[in-house]
Amino acid sequence: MDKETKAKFEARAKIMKAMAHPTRLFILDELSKGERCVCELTDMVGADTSTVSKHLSLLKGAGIVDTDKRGTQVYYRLARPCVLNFFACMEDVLRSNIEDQLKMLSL
Amino acid sequence: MDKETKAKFEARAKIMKAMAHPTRLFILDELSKGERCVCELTDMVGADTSTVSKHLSLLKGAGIVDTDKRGTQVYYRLARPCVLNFFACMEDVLRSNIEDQLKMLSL
DNA sequence: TGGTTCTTTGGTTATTTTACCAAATAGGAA
DNA sequence: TTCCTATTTGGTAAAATAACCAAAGAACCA
Repeated sequence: MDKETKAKFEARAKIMKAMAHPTRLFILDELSKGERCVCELTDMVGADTSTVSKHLSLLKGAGIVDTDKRGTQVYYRLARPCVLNFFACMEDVLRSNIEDQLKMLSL
Repeated sequence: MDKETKAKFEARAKIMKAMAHPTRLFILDELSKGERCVCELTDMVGADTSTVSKHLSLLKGAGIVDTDKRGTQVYYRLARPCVLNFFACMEDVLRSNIEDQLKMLSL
């Protein structure tokens, strides 16, 4: 894998990594319904505010979400809604994994 | 986030994590062209065989790829081609990140 | 059987990620 | 200004990842 190719896939991996965490997937799912402020997301996630804030800045750093500061609150929203397409595929993978497990059992 | 919701997003995160590595994205891209044995992928990636083998077993554990053993070689192929859809979205995110950077410069 | 190649597994170390706490910053409101 | 709430940042410890080497397994061939 040459340098250029490596850089190309590293850039893509950064985006995938930004999504590859249960809390961050939950946040993206929530943002698919509309913008949310950090405090709302913090309540829903049930973790420390600083933890949620760091998850959000990771998503922002990857270019997946955008922010809008209104007063003292910061609202986050999806910048690239295409990431929601990932969910359908994840369901597909999970479904087929379960099917495989069922096949194993009936052997 | 209740227990059930957490489990749901953890299962999805496992799939995303399995993809969230430059080498594994490269492998998926290569497998999109057809099946490949471990040795072929090892040559292309340029890492230790054991390293590549571990990347592959992670992908397999997530249900993203399948294997076919023929003689002494193990061929890997995509089990769920829908993961290829992710690439288009990653390009989209990267493109828009670059646009944002350009905007910054002309301010 | 012994030797060779392909692949996986175990072990170790270095790096990265994550969570929380504490403290800093920012914007309003009193 | 001072207080209060919302958010981010810095620091630290624990856990997860990743790379390589060495060794074990598997399948083939001589």
